[in-house]
Amino acid sequence: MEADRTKKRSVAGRHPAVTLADVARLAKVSEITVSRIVRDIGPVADGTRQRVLAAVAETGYVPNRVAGTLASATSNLIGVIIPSLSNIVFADVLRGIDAGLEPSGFRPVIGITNYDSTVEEKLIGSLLAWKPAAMIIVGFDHTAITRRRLAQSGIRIAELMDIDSEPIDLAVGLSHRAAGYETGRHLIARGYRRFGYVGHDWETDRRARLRWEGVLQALAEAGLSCIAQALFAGASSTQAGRAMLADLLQESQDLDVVVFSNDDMAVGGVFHCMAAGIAPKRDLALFGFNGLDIGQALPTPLSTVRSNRFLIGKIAVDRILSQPERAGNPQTINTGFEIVEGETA
Amino acid sequence: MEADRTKKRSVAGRHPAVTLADVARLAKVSEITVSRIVRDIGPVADGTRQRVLAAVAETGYVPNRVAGTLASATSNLIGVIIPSLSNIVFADVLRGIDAGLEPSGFRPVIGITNYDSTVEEKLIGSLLAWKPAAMIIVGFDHTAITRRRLAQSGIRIAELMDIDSEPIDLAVGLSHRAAGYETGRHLIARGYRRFGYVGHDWETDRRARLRWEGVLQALAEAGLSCIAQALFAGASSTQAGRAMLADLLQESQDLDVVVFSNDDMAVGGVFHCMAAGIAPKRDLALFGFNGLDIGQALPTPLSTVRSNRFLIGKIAVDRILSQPERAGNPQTINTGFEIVEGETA
DNA sequence: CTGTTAGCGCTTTCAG
DNA sequence: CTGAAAGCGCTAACAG
Repeated sequence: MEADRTKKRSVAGRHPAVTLADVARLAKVSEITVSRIVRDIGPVADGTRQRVLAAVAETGYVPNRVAGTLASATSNLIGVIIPSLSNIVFADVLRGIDAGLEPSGFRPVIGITNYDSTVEEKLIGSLLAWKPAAMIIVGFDHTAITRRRLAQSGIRIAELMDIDSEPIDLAVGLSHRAAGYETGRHLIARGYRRFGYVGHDWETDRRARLRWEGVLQALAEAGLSCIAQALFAGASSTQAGRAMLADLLQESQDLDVVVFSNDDMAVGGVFHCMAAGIAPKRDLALFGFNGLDIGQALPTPLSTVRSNRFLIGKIAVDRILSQPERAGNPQTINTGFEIVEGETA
Repeated sequence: MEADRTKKRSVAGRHPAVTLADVARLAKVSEITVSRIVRDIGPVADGTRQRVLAAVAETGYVPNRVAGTLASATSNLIGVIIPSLSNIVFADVLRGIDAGLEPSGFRPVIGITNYDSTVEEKLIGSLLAWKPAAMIIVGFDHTAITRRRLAQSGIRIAELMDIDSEPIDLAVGLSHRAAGYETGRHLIARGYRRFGYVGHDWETDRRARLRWEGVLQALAEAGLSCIAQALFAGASSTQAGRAMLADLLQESQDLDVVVFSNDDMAVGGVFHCMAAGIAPKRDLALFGFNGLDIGQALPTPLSTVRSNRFLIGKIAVDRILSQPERAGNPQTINTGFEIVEGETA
């Protein structure tokens, strides 16, 4: 079965990959007919189809999407740029993206910025070079160049997680400011008055800051303010949350509730309480953000706000696939949030 | 500056993308010269370079990797197939892959199987169609078709996580059987005799089963056996671990140690103990697998085995990039594991 | 229902 | 150091 045709090296210097022409020759039809059958378009006589399909099977033909994309100027790649995979939140978004893409045959090409917009800028170039059908990116914190390139690309651009700014084309997410505000209102309604805050790096996590601003606004409207805060100079983590709460409580013992920048930090806070013999809620209320599984599995389920990360990714993809052309003006889809009562506040 | 050349629609029906020809025309050189300068190869006069670079900047030229790949038969895409993103373990591997790829300009195109080898088979086809330079995939549980396609593709194939089987080309990971065996030996050495096991779905997680087999082997060698086990019929999770440990303890109260299929499950076990007033280690020892951050952040850090997931992804990529051709015979790289003492066993 | 023709945008020879 | 010619494998746009 080893063909001894003299063709040139393939990518890996192996069997010179089977092409449409090979299949066409074997099935005694033209290339375009094979192409149509493989792509399942246009009218084709049943007999022809059988013959071609048999030839495809016999040769083990694998369509070359690179050639196809070049010829048709329509790719089935989607560029995806996320800040990090260490944070499960972005993994959830990516899951949603993949789930939305799965039935369509589109594939995500991904890039991770590590919260560095310079890296993001480079990634944009390297992903755009693959002529993706659309680009999905997290947040609004882009360099001017990034923004311009995305806008000029002409393809659909979805900016995820956040809807507190004007998107280039499409924003899908929730208002973090509103989520923070509702958190504040909720806690005030439950009688808490002496607020503390445990946060992480605001430079890289603009959304955490927006949430906290929302909380502060609610506090201000109620004539309250934040008594003490501890900010960790790095990414959020359980360890950081645990350490920061310990620090915070060392400074001020008279808090009745601590708001955390997210669930990772808050779970750390719960761990500190457990280790220090502080009863969550009775001695000190704790409140997170995201609604992660781990928080809900705690002996005392975490009080928090559920952000719908999977949905954000899924909806973005659904919209992009159903509306492959940009609309006249930027659109925003609000995926909302829900307060999760829990048992820590 | 809006050119009114009459070219055809681009992917998204926008400005007919700038091509090499456009840049060449502007710089008054041939296309190939621009190509060389953009790719930074071959000898080029400095003056020419300046002129071309200026033209590139002026036009905002973005190289088209699709055309480049077709012409050169060498892509800078790497196909990556993982079972899930819900499990942080695979997110870690993906991080390692991305970290290894980052400086090279290669980009990962990903697919998620949800532990379904039929899905995996489809993904193989759809990724191979992009003529990736290599393919990275998790484990050895592939359909015959998948295996054959990968083998025949001629490109480098890395099978990650596991080294307990013969790879198609390259395996990078650890021996889960050995990890389990060492776990068993370690626990026996610490004086534990009455073993219980809390696990999750073995069908989808062959590695968990291998680990447990390793533990059982160590037990058998010491004349011991497992007294009771509880298996969750689904993916591992903190919730599942918590519930299963509760079940297990209902059945048999006389265990002195429980081995969990992984850290997610074990953390759930710790949570159950906290809620039920069982002191980890003093009343009941708990042991996990993976060495996740969450386990180490617990009030009682989890005793477990550290698998080096990030490293597995990183090393696979490093090897693939440094050795783009398959070696004569399959190779295996052992990334090892370390027992983490912790405070729960 | 099937085929012919003409590229897609780039890179590989091979010549100058 | 630079360029001309040819073609990667496929598909759009017409025919027939």
